[in-house]
Amino acid sequence: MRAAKAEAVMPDGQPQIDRLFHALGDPTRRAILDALVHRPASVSKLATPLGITLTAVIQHLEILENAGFVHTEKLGRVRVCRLEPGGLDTLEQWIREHRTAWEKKLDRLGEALREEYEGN
Amino acid sequence: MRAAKAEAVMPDGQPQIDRLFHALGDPTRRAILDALVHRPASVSKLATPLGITLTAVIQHLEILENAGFVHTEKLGRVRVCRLEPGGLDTLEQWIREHRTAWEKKLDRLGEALREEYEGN
DNA sequence: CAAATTGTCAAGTCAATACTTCAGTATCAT
DNA sequence: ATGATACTGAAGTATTGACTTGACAATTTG
Repeated sequence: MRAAKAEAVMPDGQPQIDRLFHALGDPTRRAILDALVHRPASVSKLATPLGITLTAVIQHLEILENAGFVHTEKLGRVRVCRLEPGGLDTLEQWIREHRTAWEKKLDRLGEALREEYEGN
Repeated sequence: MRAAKAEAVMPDGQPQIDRLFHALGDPTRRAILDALVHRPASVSKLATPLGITLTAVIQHLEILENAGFVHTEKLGRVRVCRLEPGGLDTLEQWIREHRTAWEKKLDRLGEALREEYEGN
């Protein structure tokens, strides 16, 4: 995810969308989410079945939190992690929007197949 | 996206899902998709507004193709790139599935709030 | 055919990621 | 108070990822 050279349209990327996709792009993080679907859990409870260190889990949790998928809160010496309600909403909306445009245009593909990039 | 150490449940990750999220996690690739929504395009047509080299675009296209979002085909010296119909289907399905479980469990949060990790 | 267009390949750079280890800090239990 | 638990923070390592450059190859086009 490096910054693109400045020129023309250069997408700076909606950083929130970036965070969503990036967070879900890692299998370990998806496993954490799956675990949290069943019940809230502490950092070490999450770490054990994953076979990685606490530190690594915390790092993943930070990413998941920034993406709005989980919320964590420290109770005593334990950090309790839960799913964030509505965490998937933004993502779902992104997909809905894009899917609409996507399908809409593809419908015209039959007619436009050749001419569309003839003049360009 | 490094391989996790072998132990316990270690999620190897459904590689297809990995590819989907990874592909969409980059703003440049999303910009390419947005461009292709309007019309099919050649590699250089895609490259110009992005301000990156042809080579870079080709690399992105490979990723988008592997994720099933675009299809490219070489006609003469030009590579024509189009959106792949149904490219978002798998992703949508993933979200639907997870959203269901997600919401289902969260409904019980009120009652379970404290007891759920008491015995654990 | 020669020149221009369009893309491809192999390598290399540099930053971001996914981990780790190790040395603390805060809480809880006895 | 002592020791065990549960996490935190800083720093380091190795792999991936997003680009580039530069040397080709394959089509057009004049």
